[in-house]
Amino acid sequence: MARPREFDEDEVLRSARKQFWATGYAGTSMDAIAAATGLGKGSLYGAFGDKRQLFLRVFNGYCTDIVNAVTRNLDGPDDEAYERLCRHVRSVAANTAADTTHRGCFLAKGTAELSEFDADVAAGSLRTLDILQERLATDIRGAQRHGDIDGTADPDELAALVLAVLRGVEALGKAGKSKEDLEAIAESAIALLPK
Amino acid sequence: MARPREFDEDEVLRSARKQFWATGYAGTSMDAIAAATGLGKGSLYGAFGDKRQLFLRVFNGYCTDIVNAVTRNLDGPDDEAYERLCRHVRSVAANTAADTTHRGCFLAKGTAELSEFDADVAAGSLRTLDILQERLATDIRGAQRHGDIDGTADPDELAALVLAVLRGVEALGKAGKSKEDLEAIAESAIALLPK
DNA sequence: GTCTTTATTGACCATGTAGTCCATAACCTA
DNA sequence: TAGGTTATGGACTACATGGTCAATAAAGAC
Repeated sequence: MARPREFDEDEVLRSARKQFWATGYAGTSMDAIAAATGLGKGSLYGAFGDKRQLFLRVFNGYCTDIVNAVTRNLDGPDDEAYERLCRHVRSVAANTAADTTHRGCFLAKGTAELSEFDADVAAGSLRTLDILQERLATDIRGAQRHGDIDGTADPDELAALVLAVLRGVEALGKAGKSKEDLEAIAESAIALLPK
Repeated sequence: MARPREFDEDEVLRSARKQFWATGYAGTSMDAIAAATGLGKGSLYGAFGDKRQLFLRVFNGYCTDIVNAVTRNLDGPDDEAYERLCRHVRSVAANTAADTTHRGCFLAKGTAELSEFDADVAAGSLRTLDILQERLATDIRGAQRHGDIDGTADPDELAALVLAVLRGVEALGKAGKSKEDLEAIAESAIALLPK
């Protein structure tokens, strides 16, 4: 049998994520990744292929994590669906505002840098946003069944609008908009939902 | 007297913008800029300093252009303020959808890549968004005076929300959301404005 | 203990990078 | 026409970059 790996793959991917997140794809050297993870370059290339494949692993892992987190936030019974939605919108604004170093969302950063010329990044980011929108739509349908949101509204269109607001909040937070502004946006969005 | 420049500065900045827009800051080499602009590297460095200074010129120029375009879109008499707002929201969605190569917004891309570690980029992008929000607020105040938008609503908060939706539309478009989705978001946002 | 297989390390390579330098060119003034 | 000044082009430098390679190490199978 073969020699076993000395590193934990998830741990390496976490370090690599931190690095790509901070300095982007083009701005991150494999030497920097090697330093951040503590691996030699041979191990790095042996385990993950090349720079692009490693980035895709990291990027897709991040997408999975977001989807899981949002699913956890929005999953539950109909009678609390509206409350979950409000809480989620508020928590995105609060988390964005709490990110005082403005590192932002890695999905947004990776998409901005690469989606135009990398079909895999583009597909991953679209897929992720579609799933997020579907989670929102499912929750909204629950709130409609319970009578907390206007039952005549199209839940998919409402979900798309909420998703747009949430991505907008992230974009504005990245640019440095104040905590008060971001939280006011969240409140306005909630207030305008059709009851 | 000295030898005059053989290039048009605005033209060079336009070419450099195209290049930085496509491949980002870190992903763009000065050789690529030289090739794109047709300038020798000596002229490039002589005229613009170094890579970062050139990027800032390009970035700030783009910000100015956006502000001017939005100001043109939203400026006018009160009795058409609401219509201008709707048209603007629809045109952002339509333009984003029409960008089939998903090059997106250079302000968003530059901010995503650099604002965390470059104070000048951060300041430029925040300033730009604040001005855009103010243009929206001014228009909304006009629509309120004319009775097309609920006069009890806070125009600044409404403007911030609309700005968030617009930045969200750009983010979703970049990720590949369909024309239909983007236009539906624009319509939903308009429909939910308090009358 | 030997063998097969895979992991590790870091030197190494070819190429790309930001930025400099200098010989030369172009222009205006005197 | 000579001189002062700035622009041009591209060779050049020092270093960073993505990626490879070969020697060595570690583990279980037999």
